[in-house]
Amino acid sequence: MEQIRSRIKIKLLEIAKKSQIGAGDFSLEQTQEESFGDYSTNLALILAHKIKTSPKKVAEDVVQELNGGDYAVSVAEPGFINFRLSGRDLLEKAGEIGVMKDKYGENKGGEGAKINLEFVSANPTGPLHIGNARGGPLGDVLANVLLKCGYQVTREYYHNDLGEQVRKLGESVLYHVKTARGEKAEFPKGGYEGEYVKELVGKMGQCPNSGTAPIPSAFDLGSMAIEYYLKDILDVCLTMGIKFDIVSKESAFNTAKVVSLLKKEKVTKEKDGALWFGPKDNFLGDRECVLVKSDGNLTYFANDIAYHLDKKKRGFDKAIDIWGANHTGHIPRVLAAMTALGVKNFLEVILYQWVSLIRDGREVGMSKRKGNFVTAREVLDEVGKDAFRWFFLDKDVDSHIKFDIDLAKERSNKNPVFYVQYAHARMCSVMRKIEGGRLKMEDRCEKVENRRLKNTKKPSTFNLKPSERSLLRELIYFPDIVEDISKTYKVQELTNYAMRIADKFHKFYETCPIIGDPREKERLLILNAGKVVLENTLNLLGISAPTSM
RNA sequence: GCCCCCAUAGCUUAAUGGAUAGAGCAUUGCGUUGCGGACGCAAAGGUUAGAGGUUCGAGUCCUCUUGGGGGCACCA
Repeated sequence: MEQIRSRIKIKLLEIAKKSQIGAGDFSLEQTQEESFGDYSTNLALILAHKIKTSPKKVAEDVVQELNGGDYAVSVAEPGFINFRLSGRDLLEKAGEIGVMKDKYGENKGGEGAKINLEFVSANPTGPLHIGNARGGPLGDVLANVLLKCGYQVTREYYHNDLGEQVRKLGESVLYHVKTARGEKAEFPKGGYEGEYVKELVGKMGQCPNSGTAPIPSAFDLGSMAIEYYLKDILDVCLTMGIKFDIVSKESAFNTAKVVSLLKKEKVTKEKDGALWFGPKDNFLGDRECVLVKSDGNLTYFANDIAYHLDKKKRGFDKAIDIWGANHTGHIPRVLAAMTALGVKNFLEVILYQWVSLIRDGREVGMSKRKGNFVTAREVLDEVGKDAFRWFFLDKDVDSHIKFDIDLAKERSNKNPVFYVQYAHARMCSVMRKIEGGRLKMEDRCEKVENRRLKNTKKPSTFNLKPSERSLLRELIYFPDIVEDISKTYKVQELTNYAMRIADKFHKFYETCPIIGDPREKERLLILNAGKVVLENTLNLLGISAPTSM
């Protein structure tokens, strides 16, 4: 199905080009107020500015040129041009939506480009906490949207199985193992203090806490511990509805080779026995950073360069990483290093702001090392997958989330997600009554679409009630929303959209009897289209669409 | 000190530079001889932190101020 918005846009572009105005210079967007119409453009305002004429007059001229389209065009102060679809068109669209089902909203904009989408990638030094979990639903939904837009998407998880933190964790575990055996031990400096480390000793089957078997080294214990947590984190992700296509290990990349490449590019220097990345004439300025430590070990930074180069080598056209705000400073470094090696415009980073948690009216700290954090699993168990995902998807990545866990628990049945799901359950309930009784839904839609809409000459039966019209109008925006998110990555548009659909549906339901009404067929068409769109939206969000509640 | 992000209704928050700043929760009052009342209708609640600037037009862009979060490791 051709997108209505694209069709209008093409016409507008023809007009714009005459005055050397490009597609990016004017907008064509959904109207905020239904009374204005369904789509709106500021083209006349832009044109007027350029040719120094009154916007209103320009708008009127543009409208003349637009004549003949299958929508009503009007001009509004100070010079907006509004497009309004007829009830007949809207109903026709509803029919198409009913036929397209889960294909509705797809577009080919991605042209099969391969995208590597990496998210969550938490340090495996403890359970996934609520802050790190934010990237999960975010990445998962973005992947869904990109797939719907014709991209090939790989969901990737990066496992940090190397480095100082793993060593510290190993030493902390060793301390607890020794203590459990009654041996004297000293808690390592800067070790992981959380109670969960002690519990881990019991959970790790292979980790002996009694008997005579030799105690593994701190290194081996560290390796066992992070394997345990990797499994644990991936398992929590599954509970969130997230499945990764691939897990990449930090230890698997040839960082030494990348370091020598950087040396060859003369963007490194030795200082204090370490090797630093410090390109001259670079915006990084004095913010140089270590690639190889003085003890010969590679830094996370160096490994990360190798890792991202590997993504390029694997044939991806673009890599999108979703990181927490604590990685802010890491971005320019990695980008600079990749640029130095000739890889540009490849990596994009989506940074999300931190989640803080309120419990018993107080903010809970979020240090993994201190162990005073709230786990994702804990919250998931309390509020459920659907509400959990909704909660993280509902907000702009740039906004800090303050999550009062007691409040969420207490009012979980009043969460907006239930409002949306209830709308779906209601739709299904009417469907059941129809299908249980007489014709199948599909038959009815086909009939209405084929006979009544396409061959009717009298449009009088298409005078829609306001509640019918506003629901239908909302439904035609779905492809636009999906396309927009593939460009802006603002997934919260989807939750907002789901709310609007539910809202418009409930109003429709309230004012328009369906079964047995003289206009039953049209109403069923609307109902069915609404159900298809709501299901598609919830599918993208990874939130279940219950048929009853 | 330097860099990044944020500040919108009592609370949580939405709004590719557009028209009367939208929701949910909480508060108040109404509505089922109808297919799900987990609903609908209505009321109340805002000088978009403050001050300047840019322009046809600013919550959105620029500058400054105030207040919060994050970063500035031979951690990841």
